[in-house]
Amino acid sequence: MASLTVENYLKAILQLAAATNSEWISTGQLATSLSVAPGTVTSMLKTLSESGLAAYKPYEGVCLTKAGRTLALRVLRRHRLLELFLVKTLSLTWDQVHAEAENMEHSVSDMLIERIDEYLGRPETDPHGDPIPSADGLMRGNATAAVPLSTCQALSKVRIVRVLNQQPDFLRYLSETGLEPGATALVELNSMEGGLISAKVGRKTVSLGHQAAEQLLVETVPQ
Amino acid sequence: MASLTVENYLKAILQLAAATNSEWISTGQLATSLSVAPGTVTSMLKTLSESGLAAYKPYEGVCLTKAGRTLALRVLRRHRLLELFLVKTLSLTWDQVHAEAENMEHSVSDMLIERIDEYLGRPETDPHGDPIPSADGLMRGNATAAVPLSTCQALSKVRIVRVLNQQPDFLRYLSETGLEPGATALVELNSMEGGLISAKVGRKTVSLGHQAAEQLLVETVPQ
DNA sequence: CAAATAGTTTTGACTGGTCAAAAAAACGAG
DNA sequence: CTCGTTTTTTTGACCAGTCAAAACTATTTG
Repeated sequence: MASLTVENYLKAILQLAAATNSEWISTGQLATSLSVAPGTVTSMLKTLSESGLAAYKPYEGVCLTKAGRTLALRVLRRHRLLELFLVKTLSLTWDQVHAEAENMEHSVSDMLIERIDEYLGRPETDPHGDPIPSADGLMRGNATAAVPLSTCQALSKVRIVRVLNQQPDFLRYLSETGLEPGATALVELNSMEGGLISAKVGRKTVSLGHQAAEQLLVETVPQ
Repeated sequence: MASLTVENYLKAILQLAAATNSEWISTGQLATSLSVAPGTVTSMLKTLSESGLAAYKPYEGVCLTKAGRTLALRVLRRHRLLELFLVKTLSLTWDQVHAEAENMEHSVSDMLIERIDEYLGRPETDPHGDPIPSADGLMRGNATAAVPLSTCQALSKVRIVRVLNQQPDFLRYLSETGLEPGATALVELNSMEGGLISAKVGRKTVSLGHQAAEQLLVETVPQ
C-alpha cells in the first residue's frame, strides 16, 4: 500500500504534468507545489523510483511510470468522486469540498468509492468540471474541445465546462457572478490591451482579468 | 492537532474504560487492543501524559484527563456519525461501515461532521445502537436501562437497543437472524447450564451462546 | 517469605518523512 | 568560454512511531 505521502507526490506530479503539458517535472516545481524543501523532494523521488512508480533522472526531473500514473489516477478518482458526493448529499458548495476531499481521499476503500460511483450514476466530471478517471485507471473523455475563456472572440456564445483553479475565494466569486460549469455566457468584449474580458451571463455583465479567464475552460455554443 | 495515532490511543483508552467499567487501563490491555508492542504503549503514554491528555502512573496504568476524554469523544462522535451517514446515503450494511469509519474518522473536518449531523437530523445513536457523543464533547443519554440479553428471564419480551461487538461476521449473523437494534424478541429459554439462550424473533426461534448474548443490550418491553 | 511467573519499562535500533545548510551541477550573460 | 546565479543534490540531524529483547517490578504461589 502506498503511503499517504507517496500518493500525494504522485498526484502532484500528475497534476503538474497536466498543467504544464510536459511529462517531466522538476524537483523545484514539486517542492513548491507540495510546500516542502527541495532536498525532501529529491529523496522522495529516489524512493518513488525504487518502487517503480516514477522515473527519476538527477538534475532533469521526474516522470510517472505506468504504475505510478495508474495509482495517481486512482487518487484523483477518489478525490473527484468524493467532491461530487459531498456536494450532492450534503449540499456543500463547490468551494468547500476541495479541501475536504483532499483529506479524505487517502482513507476511503475501493469498495466505498465503487458505491459512491454507483450512487452518483457513474458521473464523468466533478463539480468543477474536472473529468473523473475511470475505475480501471484511465483518464477518460476530455474529447470536447474546451478552450480557455481568455481566447474567446467577442460575440461568441460559450458554455463553461471546467474551472481549473480550486481556490475557495475564486470559486465563491464565480458562484456569485453565475460563472459555474454548465452556465452559458455571451462574450461582449475581449481586450488584449486592457487585459480583460467581459461576458454577459444571465442579465448581468461580468468582467474578468485575463489571468482569471484562463482558468475557465469553455466550449462554443452554436448560436 | 492531535495525530492520527494519538487519536487512536485516546479512543482505545475510552472504549476499554467503558468496556471494563474502570477508569484506569493497563499498558497490556492497550497493547492488545491496538495490536502494538507493550513498550510502544509505554512510550506513547508518556507522550500523552506530557501533552496533558492522560494521567499515567508507571506500573499502574493510564486514565484520560478531561481534555483527553473530550478529544476521544470527538473521535467517537465522528466515527459514529460517519457510520450512520454511510448506511443512510449509500445503503451500506452495518457490518460494512465500522472498518470504513475507522479510517475516515481522522480525516474529516468539524464542519463536515456538523453538516452530516444536521443532514441526519441530530441522531442519538449509530446503526449499532451506540450513543453518539454530542458536539460539545459529552457522552449523552444512555439513560435507558439496557441490560445484556444474557441476563433476561424466559418469557420476557425485549427490544434490542445496542450491539457491543462490531465484528462483521457477528453482525452479519445478527442481520440474518433478525436480531438488529429496534427488533423485539420473546425470550423462550435461558439456560445457565446449557450456556445458551433462545428467543423468538419474528416467526423464527434463534439460539445464542451466553457469550454472544452478552454482546446484545436490550430493554424490556411491557407486554 | 522466597521463588517463579506475569506484566511493565528501558534500551537500542530502525523506518519514513522532514529540514537547514553545505556542496555540486547546470545555466545564462557578458 | 568563464564567472555568477539558480537549481539540485548531499549531508547530517531530527521527530514520531514502531519493535525485540533485556532489565526491572509486581504478584502469585508453594
